[in-house]
Amino acid sequence: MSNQNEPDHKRSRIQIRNREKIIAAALDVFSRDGFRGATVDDIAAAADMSKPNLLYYFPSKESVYEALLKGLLTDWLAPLQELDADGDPMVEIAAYIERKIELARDYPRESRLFANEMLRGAPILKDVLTSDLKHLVDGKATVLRDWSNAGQIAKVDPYHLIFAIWASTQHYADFDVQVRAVLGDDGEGRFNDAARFLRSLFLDGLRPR
Amino acid sequence: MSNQNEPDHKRSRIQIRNREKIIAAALDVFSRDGFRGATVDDIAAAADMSKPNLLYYFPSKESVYEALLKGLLTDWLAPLQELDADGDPMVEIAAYIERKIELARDYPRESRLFANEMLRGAPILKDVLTSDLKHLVDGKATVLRDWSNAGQIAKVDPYHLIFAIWASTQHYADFDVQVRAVLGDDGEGRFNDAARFLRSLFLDGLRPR
DNA sequence: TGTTGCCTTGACCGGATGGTCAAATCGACG
DNA sequence: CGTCGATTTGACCATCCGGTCAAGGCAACA
Repeated sequence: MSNQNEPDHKRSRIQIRNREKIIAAALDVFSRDGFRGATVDDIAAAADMSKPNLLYYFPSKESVYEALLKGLLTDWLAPLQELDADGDPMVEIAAYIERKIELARDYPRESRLFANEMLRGAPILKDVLTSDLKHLVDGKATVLRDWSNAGQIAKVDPYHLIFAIWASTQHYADFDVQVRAVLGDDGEGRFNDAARFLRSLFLDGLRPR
Repeated sequence: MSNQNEPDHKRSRIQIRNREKIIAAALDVFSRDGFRGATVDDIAAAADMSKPNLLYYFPSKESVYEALLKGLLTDWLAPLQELDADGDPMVEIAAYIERKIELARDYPRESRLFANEMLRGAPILKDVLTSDLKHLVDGKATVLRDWSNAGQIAKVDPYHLIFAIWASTQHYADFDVQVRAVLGDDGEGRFNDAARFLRSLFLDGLRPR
């Protein structure tokens, strides 16, 4: 996943490289241990540098965390962004679910990072949630409602439909231990089974009637 | 929610009362701040006693956390436990979803507590997940599969059906900030809307065809 | 080779935090 | 009341951790 946040004008090659190294290491550590559980020393070690050196590039632990979250946000919301009002409703919804499952499979650390932030009450992202996220969801909810009204999908609450897709896909990243405990370690098989199940659940559940 | 874990034989009235007070306070603090973020002082203050006094009743912070989690486990799994193989499939599934939504509404702290534990990789509950939880889910998955084979519900993977119900209901407790950010503060209205949506999604999605 | 400015780090600081301990207080019972 | 075990706590300790600082390394350029 890409991660360019701040404008990198005015930054030397070394600064760009080291900030990237730090952010990459931070994703590993924060997603594993949570904000409170992660230590600056851990992140520095994972980035293969000393703690004071890390703090030369970022003023604080929280600033690393914030840069990480905000840098990932666009990528994280891209799948919903791509939901196309002009496409075929069932195809669009199926594709959205597919993209979200792939995200849970390929970027579980990002998913857990956001889950952690939400559980904490989103102290860093709260503002973004009520502005950017809300606007995005409002827009796509309108698209879904239009499809409903046009009889192309069942008449359902579009907001809760979006929540259900989020929850049921991210579950495979956020609750990975639990899923593995129940299913046993199965390579990546569970993602295919989940995709098949969710596709049939949502497509049949949303079939206009 | 009830919470009796250890046998309370051999415990004085005061011991029972104070252990309960501590566990109740711990639920508040751990569910809000996570295991790492919670401090013994916070829990003691919430239980209205001194830190050494708390540590007179429990040997460590982790032991409080463990007693709390294990004490809630039975209650937490009760809704699935109640899924009745002899009932009408659609009615049973609808009732299960209803119970889970009520749990998310009425016991969000418990939901977030478990979510936190899962995100951490379930260091305390791992064993319980692979034994008790797995056996419970295996049993109920068999019930669901039988219903599938009897043509009473659609042919779907019963494990992923259970995961989807878990995820889509618990979402309203665990991601409460996000839900509120998108929907606005709406009293408890979102729970009714969610229940209605999920009922129609799952019942239509599982209708045998 | 000397100078300059960016980069790196060992050593350290202060506050937070989990846990201990000895002493004080309480309360049930003789 | 007096005794004794249960309960409670102020003071304390060791460690962890975020963050600072002064000094040292290093690369580019004159």
